[in-house]
Amino acid sequence: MNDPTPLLIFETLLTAYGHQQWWPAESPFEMMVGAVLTQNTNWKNVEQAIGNLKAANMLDAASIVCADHEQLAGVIRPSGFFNQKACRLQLFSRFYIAHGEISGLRKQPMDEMRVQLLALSGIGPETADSMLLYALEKPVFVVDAYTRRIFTRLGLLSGKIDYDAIQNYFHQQLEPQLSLFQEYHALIVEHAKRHCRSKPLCGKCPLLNSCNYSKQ
DNA sequence: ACCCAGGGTCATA
DNA sequence: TATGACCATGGG
Repeated sequence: MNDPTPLLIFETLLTAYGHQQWWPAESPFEMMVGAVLTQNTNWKNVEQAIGNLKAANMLDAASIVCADHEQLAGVIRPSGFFNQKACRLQLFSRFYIAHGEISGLRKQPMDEMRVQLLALSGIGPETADSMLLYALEKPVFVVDAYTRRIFTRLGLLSGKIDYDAIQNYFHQQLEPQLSLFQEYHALIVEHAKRHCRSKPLCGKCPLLNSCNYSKQ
Protein backbone atom coordinates (compact mmCIF):
# COMPACT_ATOMS: atom_id res chain seq x y z
CA MET A 1 0.00 0.00 0.00
CA ASN A 2 1.16 3.56 -0.67
CA ASP A 3 2.00 5.94 2.10
CA PRO A 4 -1.15 7.45 3.52
CA THR A 5 -1.50 11.19 3.07
CA PRO A 6 -2.23 13.56 5.94
CA LEU A 7 -5.65 14.14 4.39
CA LEU A 8 -6.40 10.43 4.37
CA ILE A 9 -5.37 10.12 8.00
CA PHE A 10 -7.67 13.01 8.79
CA GLU A 11 -10.60 11.32 7.10
CA THR A 12 -9.87 8.08 8.87
CA LEU A 13 -9.85 9.77 12.25
CA LEU A 14 -12.98 11.77 11.46
CA THR A 15 -14.84 8.63 10.45
CA ALA A 16 -13.68 6.82 13.57
CA TYR A 17 -14.38 9.54 16.13
CA GLY A 18 -16.76 11.98 14.48
CA HIS A 19 -16.80 15.74 14.66
CA GLN A 20 -15.09 17.10 17.77
CA GLN A 21 -16.28 20.31 19.28
CA TRP A 22 -13.14 22.18 19.97
CA TRP A 23 -11.77 24.08 21.79
CA PRO A 24 -13.97 23.56 24.89
CA ALA A 25 -14.31 27.10 26.21
CA GLU A 26 -17.05 29.68 26.60
CA SER A 27 -15.01 32.57 25.24
CA PRO A 28 -11.82 33.22 23.29
CA PHE A 29 -10.11 34.55 26.40
CA GLU A 30 -11.03 31.42 28.33
CA MET A 31 -9.60 29.40 25.47
CA MET A 32 -6.28 31.20 25.68
CA VAL A 33 -6.12 30.83 29.43
CA GLY A 34 -6.76 27.13 28.96
CA ALA A 35 -3.93 26.92 26.45
CA VAL A 36 -1.47 28.11 29.08
CA LEU A 37 -2.95 26.05 31.89
CA THR A 38 -2.86 22.80 29.93
CA GLN A 39 0.87 22.92 29.27
CA ASN A 40 2.14 19.46 30.14
CA THR A 41 -0.96 18.94 32.26
CA ASN A 42 -4.00 16.72 32.12
CA TRP A 43 -7.09 18.54 30.88
CA LYS A 44 -9.12 17.37 33.88
CA ASN A 45 -6.85 19.42 36.12
CA VAL A 46 -7.27 22.41 33.86
CA GLU A 47 -11.04 22.18 34.09
CA GLN A 48 -10.80 22.47 37.84
CA ALA A 49 -8.51 25.47 37.62
CA ILE A 50 -10.83 27.20 35.16
CA GLY A 51 -13.79 26.37 37.36
CA ASN A 52 -11.97 28.01 40.25
CA LEU A 53 -11.29 31.10 38.16
CA LYS A 54 -14.97 31.37 37.26
CA ALA A 55 -16.06 30.83 40.84
CA ALA A 56 -13.70 33.59 41.93
CA ASN A 57 -15.02 35.78 39.12
CA MET A 58 -11.47 36.12 37.81
CA LEU A 59 -11.76 34.77 34.29
CA ASP A 60 -11.08 38.03 32.51
CA ALA A 61 -7.88 39.82 31.62
CA ALA A 62 -8.31 42.77 33.98
CA SER A 63 -8.95 40.57 37.01
CA ILE A 64 -5.94 38.41 36.26
CA VAL A 65 -3.66 41.40 35.79
CA CYS A 66 -4.80 43.01 39.03
CA ALA A 67 -4.80 39.85 41.09
CA ASP A 68 -2.25 39.18 43.76
CA HIS A 69 0.23 36.56 42.61
CA GLU A 70 -0.35 34.31 45.61
CA GLN A 71 -4.08 34.45 45.18
CA LEU A 72 -3.96 33.69 41.46
CA ALA A 73 -1.53 30.84 42.00
CA GLY A 74 -3.83 29.43 44.66
CA VAL A 75 -6.85 29.56 42.37
CA ILE A 76 -5.15 27.75 39.49
CA ARG A 77 -3.37 25.31 41.79
CA PRO A 78 -5.00 22.12 40.41
CA SER A 79 -3.43 22.72 37.01
CA GLY A 80 0.08 22.25 38.39
CA PHE A 81 3.13 24.47 37.84
CA PHE A 82 0.92 27.11 39.40
CA ASN A 83 3.64 29.64 40.21
CA GLN A 84 4.94 29.67 36.65
CA LYS A 85 1.48 29.65 35.18
CA ALA A 86 0.30 32.53 37.36
CA CYS A 87 3.16 34.64 35.99
CA ARG A 88 2.44 33.49 32.45
CA LEU A 89 -1.24 34.34 32.72
CA GLN A 90 -0.53 37.81 34.07
CA LEU A 91 2.03 38.47 31.37
CA PHE A 92 -0.32 37.27 28.67
CA SER A 93 -3.33 39.15 30.09
CA ARG A 94 -1.37 42.39 30.08
CA PHE A 95 -0.50 41.73 26.44
CA TYR A 96 -4.13 40.87 25.69
CA ILE A 97 -5.38 44.20 27.06
CA ALA A 98 -2.58 46.22 25.49
CA HIS A 99 -3.45 44.83 22.05
CA GLY A 100 -7.16 45.59 22.14
CA GLU A 101 -8.47 42.33 23.52
CA ILE A 102 -9.87 39.72 21.15
CA SER A 103 -10.97 42.07 18.36
CA GLY A 104 -7.61 43.81 18.39
CA LEU A 105 -5.71 40.55 18.28
CA ARG A 106 -7.82 39.19 15.43
CA LYS A 107 -7.02 42.16 13.24
CA GLN A 108 -3.32 41.40 13.23
CA PRO A 109 -1.81 39.33 10.43
CA MET A 110 -1.19 35.76 11.46
CA ASP A 111 2.61 35.75 11.12
CA GLU A 112 3.03 38.97 13.06
CA MET A 113 0.74 37.78 15.79
CA ARG A 114 2.62 34.52 16.07
CA VAL A 115 5.94 36.31 16.51
CA GLN A 116 4.47 38.54 19.20
CA LEU A 117 2.93 35.65 21.10
CA LEU A 118 6.20 33.74 20.97
CA ALA A 119 7.99 36.76 22.38
CA LEU A 120 6.01 36.36 25.60
CA SER A 121 7.77 34.28 28.19
CA GLY A 122 5.76 31.14 28.78
CA ILE A 123 4.22 30.93 25.34
CA GLY A 124 6.01 28.51 23.04
CA PRO A 125 5.08 27.29 19.57
CA GLU A 126 2.29 24.92 20.53
CA THR A 127 0.58 27.34 22.89
CA ALA A 128 0.88 30.18 20.39
CA ASP A 129 -0.49 28.09 17.54
CA SER A 130 -3.37 26.79 19.64
CA MET A 131 -4.33 30.36 20.42
CA LEU A 132 -4.02 31.39 16.79
CA LEU A 133 -6.11 28.47 15.62
CA TYR A 134 -8.92 28.37 18.16
CA ALA A 135 -9.18 31.90 19.55
CA LEU A 136 -7.89 34.07 16.72
CA GLU A 137 -9.27 31.78 14.01
CA LYS A 138 -6.15 31.61 11.89
CA PRO A 139 -5.49 28.46 9.84
CA VAL A 140 -2.29 27.20 11.48
CA PHE A 141 -1.55 23.56 12.11
CA VAL A 142 -0.91 22.79 15.78
CA VAL A 143 1.85 20.27 16.37
CA ASP A 144 1.85 18.40 19.64
CA ALA A 145 3.66 15.38 21.04
CA TYR A 146 0.94 13.08 19.69
CA THR A 147 1.25 14.45 16.19
CA ARG A 148 4.94 13.73 16.22
CA ARG A 149 4.42 10.23 17.62
CA ILE A 150 1.64 9.21 15.29
CA PHE A 151 3.23 10.44 12.09
CA THR A 152 6.61 9.08 13.01
CA ARG A 153 5.03 5.68 13.49
CA LEU A 154 3.29 6.00 10.18
CA GLY A 155 6.70 6.54 8.64
CA LEU A 156 5.78 10.00 7.35
CA LEU A 157 8.11 11.95 9.64
CA SER A 158 11.64 11.23 10.72
CA GLY A 159 12.51 11.27 14.39
CA LYS A 160 14.92 14.16 14.28
CA ILE A 161 12.78 17.08 13.19
CA ASP A 162 11.77 20.22 15.02
CA TYR A 163 8.41 21.89 15.56
CA ASP A 164 8.53 24.26 12.61
CA ALA A 165 9.63 21.57 10.20
CA ILE A 166 6.71 19.37 11.20
CA GLN A 167 4.34 22.28 10.86
CA ASN A 168 5.72 23.10 7.41
CA TYR A 169 5.08 19.54 6.35
CA PHE A 170 1.39 19.81 7.19
CA HIS A 171 1.11 23.28 5.70
CA GLN A 172 2.44 21.91 2.44
CA GLN A 173 0.25 18.83 2.47
CA LEU A 174 -3.08 20.43 3.41
CA GLU A 175 -5.22 23.30 2.25
CA PRO A 176 -5.04 26.11 4.81
CA GLN A 177 -8.63 25.83 5.88
CA LEU A 178 -9.60 26.90 9.38
CA SER A 179 -12.15 24.19 10.05
CA LEU A 180 -9.81 21.49 8.76
CA PHE A 181 -6.97 22.50 11.05
CA GLN A 182 -9.26 22.97 14.03
CA GLU A 183 -10.78 19.55 13.52
CA TYR A 184 -7.49 17.83 12.79
CA HIS A 185 -5.76 18.80 16.00
CA ALA A 186 -8.86 17.93 18.02
CA LEU A 187 -9.03 14.50 16.39
CA ILE A 188 -5.39 13.80 17.12
CA VAL A 189 -5.89 14.58 20.79
CA GLU A 190 -9.04 12.47 20.87
CA HIS A 191 -7.19 9.62 19.22
CA ALA A 192 -4.41 9.83 21.77
CA LYS A 193 -6.88 9.76 24.62
CA ARG A 194 -8.43 6.56 23.38
CA HIS A 195 -5.34 4.78 22.15
CA CYS A 196 -1.63 4.57 22.36
CA ARG A 197 -1.10 6.53 25.55
CA SER A 198 0.99 4.07 27.42
CA LYS A 199 0.53 1.20 25.01
CA PRO A 200 1.84 1.74 21.48
CA LEU A 201 -0.65 -0.46 19.67
CA CYS A 202 -4.09 -1.69 20.42
CA GLY A 203 -6.06 -3.82 18.03
CA LYS A 204 -8.86 -1.34 17.56
CA CYS A 205 -6.64 1.50 16.42
CA PRO A 206 -8.34 2.97 13.34
CA LEU A 207 -4.95 3.76 11.85
CA LEU A 208 -3.92 0.10 11.73
CA ASN A 209 -5.31 -0.11 8.22
CA SER A 210 -3.13 2.76 7.14
CA CYS A 211 -0.15 0.71 6.10
CA ASN A 212 3.08 0.92 8.05
CA TYR A 213 1.56 1.73 11.39
CA SER A 214 3.76 -0.03 13.90
CA LYS A 215 7.22 0.53 12.63
CA GLN A 216 9.27 2.25 15.30
C1' DA B 1 5.96 3.72 44.26
C1' DC B 2 6.13 5.01 39.46
C1' DC B 3 4.38 7.13 35.10
C1' DC B 4 1.99 10.32 32.54
C1' DA B 5 -0.49 14.61 31.11
C1' DG B 6 -3.49 18.92 25.15
C1' DG B 7 4.94 22.52 27.20
C1' DG B 8 8.31 25.93 28.03
C1' DT B 9 12.48 28.05 30.04
C1' DC B 10 16.95 28.22 31.56
C1' DA B 11 21.74 26.61 32.61
C1' DT B 12 25.36 24.06 31.06
C1' DA B 13 28.85 21.90 27.63
C1' DT C 1 22.66 23.19 19.14
C1' DA C 2 21.58 19.89 22.15
C1' DT C 3 20.55 17.56 26.27
C1' DG C 4 19.03 17.91 31.33
C1' DA C 5 16.81 19.98 35.35
C1' DC C 6 13.01 22.16 36.75
C1' DC C 7 8.28 23.47 37.35
C1' DA C 8 3.71 20.50 40.56
C1' DT C 9 -0.97 18.62 40.53
C1' DG C 10 -4.12 14.57 40.13
C1' DG C 11 -5.25 10.03 38.16
C1' DG C 12 -3.97 5.38 36.55
